[in-house]
Parts: sequence; structure tokens; C-alpha cells
Amino acid sequence: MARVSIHNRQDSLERALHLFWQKGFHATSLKDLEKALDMRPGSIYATFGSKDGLFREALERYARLGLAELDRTFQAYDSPLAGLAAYLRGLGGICDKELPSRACMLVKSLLELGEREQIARDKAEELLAGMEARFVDRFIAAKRVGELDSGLDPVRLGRRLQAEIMGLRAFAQRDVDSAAVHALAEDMAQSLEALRAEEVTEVV
Amino acid sequence: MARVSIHNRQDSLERALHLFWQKGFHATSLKDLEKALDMRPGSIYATFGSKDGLFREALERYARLGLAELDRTFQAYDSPLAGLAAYLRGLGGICDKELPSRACMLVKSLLELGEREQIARDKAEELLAGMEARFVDRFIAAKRVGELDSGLDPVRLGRRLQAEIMGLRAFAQRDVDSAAVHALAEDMAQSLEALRAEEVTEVV
DNA sequence: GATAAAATTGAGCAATCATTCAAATTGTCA
DNA sequence: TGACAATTTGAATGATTGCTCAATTTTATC
Repeated sequence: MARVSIHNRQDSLERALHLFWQKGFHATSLKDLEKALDMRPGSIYATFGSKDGLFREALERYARLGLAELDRTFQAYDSPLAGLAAYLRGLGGICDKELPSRACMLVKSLLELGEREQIARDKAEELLAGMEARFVDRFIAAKRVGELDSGLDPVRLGRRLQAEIMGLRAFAQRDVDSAAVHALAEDMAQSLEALRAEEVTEVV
Repeated sequence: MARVSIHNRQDSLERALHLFWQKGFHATSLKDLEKALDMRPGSIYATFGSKDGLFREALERYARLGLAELDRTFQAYDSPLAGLAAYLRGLGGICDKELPSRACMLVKSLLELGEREQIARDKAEELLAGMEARFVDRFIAAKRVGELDSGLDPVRLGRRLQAEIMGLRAFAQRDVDSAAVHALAEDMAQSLEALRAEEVTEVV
């Protein structure tokens, strides 16, 4: 007994995500969003509460899709270390894709947002912590199957990997050759594979 | 035969740099700048032309100071590799300092600025290219003195190092323990030192 | 002290910002 | 078909944006 919405929430979020990822929070105006979502201000506010709220939901969608891709890569490899290396090598092709930005949206948000957007900032931090946890988890798995020397700290390795990926994608945001980014990712992947304990190489 | 300025240009730039580095380009308003520089809009525009122009000059100041610190570190070490590693370890203490931001301002700008601020964006790219060149130069020097295997590519190593630093500082922007950042920098420094060719270790 | 030139002021500009809300619209169910 | 309620609309809000410029102030030089 009521009117039904003509907009699909996930589709709207996808469009908003595209804009926010490309232009950042501050440079994306409500006018931009109105056009991209084909919604008038009232509808946007009735649906998402505020620009901040819409941004936060877009952030969550970004992280969810990113984690899904991460897991998809990991599941394609029996070896945890090989999965991580494959993910890095995949990022090497980031310049060849058509993306709103080559930099990670979580990092862009972390660097852009200040105290005035504290809630969204906290959300970005939380999602980054989730990504870190995923990396740490893979290093723990690698240790369990004997791919990693028992002296190495999975938490430290996970953080290091996250920092490397942040750096790779920030570097890729520069106006550089795709080949340079491929080479960079390859170097990072090889460093990661060099962690492999030599005693169990036959497990690969 | 004319009135003399009461403002020191470098001092004004330092204050503007502090604000821009902390809040980013978009979140820094002219009102903020007027207060920080203790200048009225007319004076700011007469001196720097535009918000964009002021930002660009602040960026240049940031890069100039950064390069100076880089060189200062390098000059303190005879070994190029040791100098680079020391710079990395120094960055590990970034959480302990009082800075407008722990992230690199060039990276913040690279990620935040879009087509509408193309000129400032190009400036950030140019300055980042200059930093990369400095790193490459050190790896070339390391190769010359035999610290580096002749098979390694200094350009590739320089880019890798820049990406690592970008990642380290982006990671440090997260709400993490200072100790985690110290450990991260230490790990990166050790990876760098692992490049040292074993035949000439006595040069250190 | 008069003059000229440079520097500074700050009110005010048009444009844009995120946001609100009363009114209009639309689909559902009785 | 009529009534209800969720949804959408878009004009209008007050605040803020970057910026301009005529008027004023200041100081060196004659």
C-alpha cells in the first residue's frame, strides 16, 4: 500500500562509488551525485541521510568488493604465499584497466579526510584494518603449512605487505608507464616469494 | 620610494604549507589561510595570485625542504646504501614527531587533485619525479662503489624505494602504534641492506 | 612636507556548497 | 475507485566558496 522505489540501492552506490573514488570526497559535489544517480537532492537525503552517509556506504561497498577479489585470488592457489604473490602481480596490471583511480580508495580517503569527516575517516581506518587482518591471516596460514620460517612474525609481514600495496598503488597514480608498475609489482612479488622456507619447496 | 612589505614570503609559505599539508587543498579555505598568514584576501592575491598559486609554492617549499633533509642524511654516510637505509629508519620515527601529517604531502596532493587543479597536480608529479631521480642517483652511486650487484637496475630500485616510502608514510597515517611503524621501517631498511653485494662488505 | 609608488584593507561579488521540506507523484491494497 | 503511504520532486535555504577592486595606509625619496 505504498509507492515502490525506482532506484536500486546497490546500483546507486556503485555510481556514487565511481565518483567518490575518482574525485575524492571534497571534490565530489551533490550536483555531481544528483547527475550520476539520476536522483534529486530530496531522494538522496531520504535514502542515504547525508553526503557523509552516502560516502560511508560507498566506502563499504568498495571494501567489500576488494575483499571479495582478494579471496578469489587466494582461493585459486593452494599455497598462501603463492596467493599473495599472485595478488601483487595482478596489481601490476592496474594501469591497463579502466578504473576511477589507480590508488586505493581507502588510502585516498585516509589521506584526504580530516576531523570534520571523522566518522567517514574512522570507517576507512576500520576497513583498512580489515584488509590488514586478511593479509596477516594468509601469513599465519603460510606458517602453518611450513612455507614460512617460524621466526617470522605474520603480523609484521601483513603490515609490511599492506604498506607495499599502498605504495604500489600510490606510485601507479603517477603518470608512469604501465611497464614500470608491472616491474614494481614483480619485484614486490619476488621479495614476498623469497620468504619461502627452502625446506618445503616441494609443497608448491 | 614605496611602502615595504610587512610579510616575509618564506614565513607566509611555511604557514600555508602547514595548513595545506594538514588539511589538503580542498579542505583548506581562504578564510583558514587569511587567519594563518594574518593577511587579508587582497594581500594574498596580490602576493600569490590565487589559492592554486599559493598551494604550488607551498608544494615547492615542501619538496625543497624534503630534498634537503634527504641530502643531509646521505652526506652523513659514506656508503650510498647505508644512507638510504638510514633515511628509511629515520622515517620509522615519523609518528613521534609533531607534523601536520605523517603522509607525504606530494602523495596527498597526487591522490587528491584532479583535472580542475591540473597545474598543481603536474607540479606534484614533477616533484615526485625529482625525488625518484635522487633515489636512482644513490643506487647508481652504490653500483659504482661496488655495493650493488651489476645485474640490478638502479632505476627499478629507485622506483621501488619511492613506492616503499609512499607506502610506509601512508600506513603511518593510520591510527597505529609508533612501534609498528618503527618495525615496518626497520624491515624495509633491512630489505634494502640485503641488496649489498657480499664481496665488498668491508667497505661499510 | 609634498609626492609618488607600493602594499594593505575589507566590504562585497557571483557562484557554489550541503541541506531542507512542503507539495506533487506514484503504486498498493481494500 | 478511493484512500493511504512511501517516494520523489525541485525551489529555496543560509552558509561558504574563491576572488575583486576601489579606497586607504604606509614609506622612501625629492
